[in-house]
Amino acid sequence: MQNSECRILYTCVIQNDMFTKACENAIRAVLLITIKGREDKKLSIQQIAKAIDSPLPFTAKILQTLSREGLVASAKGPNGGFYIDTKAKPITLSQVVRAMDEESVLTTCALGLKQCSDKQPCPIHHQVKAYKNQLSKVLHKKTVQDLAKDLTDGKTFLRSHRKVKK
Amino acid sequence: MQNSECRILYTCVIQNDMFTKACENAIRAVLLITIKGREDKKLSIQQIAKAIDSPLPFTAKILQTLSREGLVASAKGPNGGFYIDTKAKPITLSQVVRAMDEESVLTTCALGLKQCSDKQPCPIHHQVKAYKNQLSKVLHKKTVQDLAKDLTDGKTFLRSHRKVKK
DNA sequence: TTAATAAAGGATAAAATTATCCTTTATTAA
DNA sequence: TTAATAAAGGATAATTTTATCCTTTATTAA
Repeated sequence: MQNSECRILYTCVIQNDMFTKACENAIRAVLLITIKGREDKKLSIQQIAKAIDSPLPFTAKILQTLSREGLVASAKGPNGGFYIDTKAKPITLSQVVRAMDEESVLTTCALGLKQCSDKQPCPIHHQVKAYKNQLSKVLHKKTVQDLAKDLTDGKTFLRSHRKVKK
Repeated sequence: MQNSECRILYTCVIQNDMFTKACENAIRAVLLITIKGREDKKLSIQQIAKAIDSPLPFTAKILQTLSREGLVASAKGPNGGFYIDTKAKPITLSQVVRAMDEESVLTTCALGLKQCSDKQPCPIHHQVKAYKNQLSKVLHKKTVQDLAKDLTDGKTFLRSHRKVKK
């Protein structure tokens, strides 16, 4: 078979991550604002998009939502931008996820059944329960503020590092 | 505000499940074929789509993939259909998931970083790790055949029950 | 050996998600 | 009080995922 062509496989599905892109970017944005933004040092959409390596207009939409939901504070006009009220309660990851995608990772059946419960379980309901609980704990207990320290200390990262140009 | 309109919120994102729809349906299809299909009792696409409550042509595509990947056997022509070779090795959930969506739930960063590892972790890398490990165990250890018994016994279900008409 | 059956495969359509653009509104500072 | 700045909001475009349709190929049974 000398002439084997490189065919495009269009049948299968490639992506299914834990959160939506919107949600991923939201978590990263909130984290950035937590460690870098203050009322006297607000962050613009541009700064945020760049720092978390997220498309600018998409980032704008996400920030709009986060601001509307009251998770981050915003100010219009010159010197405006986003920040987090230091007097406000710590923000749980769950709050961010709920603001963006209704936490459906936790709330819907893994096999897509409309009804799926302990009483009428899908075939993997019980197996999935343990890890949903685990994720649930992480989302409900961990706050953005909890995660901020490692980030400040350079132990965790909000964007992938670029290879250094020679 | 008497005339408050019901606006459509188009900003936010609604869905993000553990697996893609294709993958959900694939798992359910394989389970059905396991408990109901034999070489002398093959199941047609129609029967499968109905039993797992999945759109017929979409189901056809999924079965095509599963068949191409060798997870289920198929036969064309009259009395054709899908079945599972009883002499074949048990099928892990992982195999099904990989056939459909590359198991990206396990393999990609929860916050969408291109590079994310123990050495260069995203802010929730460590928190998510336990969860991923747990899911990984379920997917790699549990086989379709393991799950079949409860299904046969009527303890678990492949589709939501309809409300009974009066 | 032919008609009927059923999966395989290719192309396309619909829906959902992600991303972009542009106008409006609010705020600041000159 | 006006120009400049920056977020808010609305509409739309691009991409991905889901779903559908139709033709081809293989198999069976008459």
